Amino acid sequence: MAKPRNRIRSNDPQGLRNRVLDAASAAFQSKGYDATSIHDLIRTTGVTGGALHHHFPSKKSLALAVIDERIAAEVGSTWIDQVAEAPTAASGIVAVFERVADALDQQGSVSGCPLGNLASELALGDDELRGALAARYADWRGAIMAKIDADKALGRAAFAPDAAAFADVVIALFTGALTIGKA
Amino acid sequence: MAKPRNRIRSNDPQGLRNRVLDAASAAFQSKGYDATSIHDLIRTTGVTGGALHHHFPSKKSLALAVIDERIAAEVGSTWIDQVAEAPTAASGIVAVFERVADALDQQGSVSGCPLGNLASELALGDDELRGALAARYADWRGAIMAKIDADKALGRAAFAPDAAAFADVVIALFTGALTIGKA
DNA sequence: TACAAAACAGACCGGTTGTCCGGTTTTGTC
DNA sequence: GACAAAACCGGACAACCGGTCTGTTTTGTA
Repeated sequence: MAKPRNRIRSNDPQGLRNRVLDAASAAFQSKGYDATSIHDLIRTTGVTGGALHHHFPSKKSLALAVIDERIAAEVGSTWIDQVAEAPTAASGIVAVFERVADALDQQGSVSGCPLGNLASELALGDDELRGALAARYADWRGAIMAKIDADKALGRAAFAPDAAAFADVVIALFTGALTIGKA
Repeated sequence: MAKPRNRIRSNDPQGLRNRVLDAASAAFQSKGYDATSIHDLIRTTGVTGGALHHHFPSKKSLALAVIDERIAAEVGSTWIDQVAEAPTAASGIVAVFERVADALDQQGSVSGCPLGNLASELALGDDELRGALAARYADWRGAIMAKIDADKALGRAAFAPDAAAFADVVIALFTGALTIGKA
C-alpha cells in the first residue's frame, strides 16, 4: 500500500527544461544571479528539485544554459537580426536604440541589459562563465562590424570609422546606458 | 578568575570603521555585494562581529556607507576633480579615459566601474540604495555639464553639444566599457 | 510483455548567511 | 574616583543556500 498516486504524469523533458530556463532568465535579469535561489525557481515553476537537478546538475550549468540559449537568442533578435536587415549600419543601430527606448517607456522600468547584468555579476568569478559571456559579446560585435564593412564595400558609409572601434563604442554605450537607467 | 585579558585594547571607532569600509569597498568591487559575506569581512579585517554590528547594524547600512563615503570620494577624485581642473571639458574627459586605460593596462585586469557594479547588482532590489547610487551619478553628470557650460561661456567649446545629453553619453560609455572589459 | 534508461519526485544534509544578544572593557565627564 | 555612555567582544541563532540521495514513474525499444 504505497502512496496512492492517482495523478497522471507525462514526461516532457524539453518543455520542463524550457520552463526552468524561462523562469531562470527572467529571475536573473530582475533579481540577479546570486539573489536568485534554485528554491525560488522550484517554487515559481512547480518543478521539483530532482527534476531540476536532472536537467541542470549545478546552478552554474543553469547559468551557462541561460547565456547560451536564452540570452544568445535575445541578442540575436534585438541586435544582430535588426542590424543585418537595416539598409545601413548606422540606421540599423539607431533603430535598435529607438525601439528599445520605446519598449522601456511603455514598460516603465529599466532592468538593464541582460548580457551586461550577468557580465557585471559573474564575469570575474568564473572563467567558464566569462568565456560564455565573451562569446556573446563577440557575436554582437561581429554583426556590427560586418555591417559596417558591407556599407563601405557598397559605398554607403556616410563616414568611414574603424569598424571594430565603432562597434565597441556602440556596445559600450548601450550597456552603460541601461545600467545607469537602473539607478 | 575570569579570562586573563592581558592584551591592551584601545578604542578607535573611526579607525575601525575605516578599516571595515576599506575592506568592504574592495570586496564589493572584486567579488560583488551578494558574494561578499560579512563573515568574510570579519576574517579579513580581524574586526569582531559585535564591533562590526555596532558600526553597521545591517549589511545594507554598510553598502550605503560604502556608496556615500568611499565611492563618492572615488568618483570625485577620478572624475569630478579632473574635469574641473582641465582646460576644457573635452580634454579633461579624454584625459580621464586615458589615465584609467593606463591604470588598467598596468593592473592587467578589469574589475569594472565601482559605481556601475553596485548599480547593476542592487539598484533594482532596494529603493534606498538606488537613491544613493542615483545621487552619485547626478554629481558625476553635474560636474561634466558644468564644465561644458563653462566652456561655452568662455567660447572654448569646439562644438556646442547639449550638455546634459553629452554628459550622459560620456558616463554611459565609461560604465559600459568597463563592464564589457570584465568579460 | 520485458527491461533498461531516462525523467521525475521529494526528503535530506552540511555548510553558510545575516542578524542579534548578554557581557566586558574603554572613554569622557563631573 | 564614580558613573553612564560608547566601543568592543565572541558566540548563538534560525533561516536558507546549493547540492545529494534514494526511490518511483514514464518511455523507448525489441
